[in-house]
Amino acid sequence: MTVRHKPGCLMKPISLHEIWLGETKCRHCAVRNSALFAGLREADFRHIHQPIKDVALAPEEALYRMHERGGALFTLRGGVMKLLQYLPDGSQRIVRLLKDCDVLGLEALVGQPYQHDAIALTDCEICAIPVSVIERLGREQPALYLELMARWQQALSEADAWLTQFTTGTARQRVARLLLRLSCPDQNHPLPLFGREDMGAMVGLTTETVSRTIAELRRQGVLRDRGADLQECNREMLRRIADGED
Amino acid sequence: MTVRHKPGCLMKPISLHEIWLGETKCRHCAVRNSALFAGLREADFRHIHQPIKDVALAPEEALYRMHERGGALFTLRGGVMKLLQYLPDGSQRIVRLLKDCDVLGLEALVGQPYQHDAIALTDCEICAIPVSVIERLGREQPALYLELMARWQQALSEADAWLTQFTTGTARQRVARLLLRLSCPDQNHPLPLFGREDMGAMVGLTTETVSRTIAELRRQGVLRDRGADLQECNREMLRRIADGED
DNA sequence: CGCCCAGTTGAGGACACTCAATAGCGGTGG
DNA sequence: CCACCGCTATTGAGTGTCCTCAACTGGGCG
Repeated sequence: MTVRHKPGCLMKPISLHEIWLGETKCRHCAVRNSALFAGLREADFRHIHQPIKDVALAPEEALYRMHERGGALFTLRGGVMKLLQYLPDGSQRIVRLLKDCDVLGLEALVGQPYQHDAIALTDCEICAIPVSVIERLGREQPALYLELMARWQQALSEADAWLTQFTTGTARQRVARLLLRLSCPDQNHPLPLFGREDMGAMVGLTTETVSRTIAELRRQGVLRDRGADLQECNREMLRRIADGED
Repeated sequence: MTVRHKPGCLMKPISLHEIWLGETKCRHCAVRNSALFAGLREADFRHIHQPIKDVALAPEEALYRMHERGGALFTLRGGVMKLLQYLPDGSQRIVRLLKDCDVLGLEALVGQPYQHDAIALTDCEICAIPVSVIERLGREQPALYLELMARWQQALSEADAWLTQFTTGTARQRVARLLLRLSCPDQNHPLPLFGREDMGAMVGLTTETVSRTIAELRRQGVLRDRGADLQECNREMLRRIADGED
């Protein structure tokens, strides 16, 4: 059983279900193969003698806050989280989204305080991995560093993609690009939309403009309402709009 | 003596002055202490048996191009470079600037092709370090990984800062923030401005808007012309403008 | 039932973009 | 030495997009 806690209080939660990686859950974790420890041999898990904490978050709850100094990094086992930064005037900007198997809080590994507010958009399940565990494992399994560097590179690619895709072009183009990125790439799956406010913070538009834009896409048949915030979208049309051909 | 070459032909330059790190230059490199190999002990340099190439670029020349697969990463010993990405419509966006002691092309370390066009803004001096060198060094000196991760984190912080600072607010605010970032933080140093086009590509504005904005800042005494593209700037006023108090 | 919050829609205006003309500067060649 | 060219920066006028402010709608929940 995991613990649900209030925003901003993760680093000292009242009581967390502590799990010893070497003995129980993580060894059989569903995402183990695609997550951080993929590639580690069974024997390597023996070397972990630190508690790996299991955390659950409800929407709007914070995993950590900017400038906090935490001794852990995190893997997201399920759900979607947003990373926030703030402008001098107080307005906020979403600089990245994280989903299954993504890693948060890597900056802890190099001794830096967290650079964002990390906040759940949906229900989330998270593993908190103390930095000391990584350091110990890394000493005997340098392959782990390769994996970590790959994670960093992935985050960097994401950041660059956001910069080029969500900060240029018309409102119509940006929203189309966002919908493409949110929608499942493999099929025309129903698509859960986040709040208009969050969408605006992702693409640098006001909630009104996002709302208007989505309404127009619906009117033109690019999006079709499926109830419960689900949308069916025409990815082909979205792609054309995203590229400015329309 | 270093070699100057045409844009886009770095990966197979005609003839490069090859330098063996273990024996000559890098061991006494001026930036060694603040660059990638800071922290390595003298003995560690013995383990390098691969050529480290020395490259010089003139403005507008490319170090590498997007999607190229290169076996090297780079440290910038002097000068300023830009990292470019492109939009579907062909317009380009500068996603980062690099200066003394910064590292480029880290993605080569995890086997990925380069993610940007890397182009010199000024005359640049660069060391090209084969990935194999890093791998060998890292095997015996895990501390190198810490340094590499710190570099990655720095790049990521930069990327996030660009996203929040240069893609929001009025043209006046963005240009002010850019000038603040370009100007030497310690003093009211003369400031070399890049071309308006490049500035526009950094902050997501057209050259005309950048030009108008800078002209207005001059009229208001925030910038003063010093000839030869040098500007004296009032950092205090810029800071107020950047924060929207104006 | 009525409150509250999120989303939608409308009207008006500000800001930055587009297109176009002009100015300034350095280089080249007659 | 001057005329000419090419390039960049500057400035202007007009337009379009998006923001602001405001009213209205509808669902969830006490």
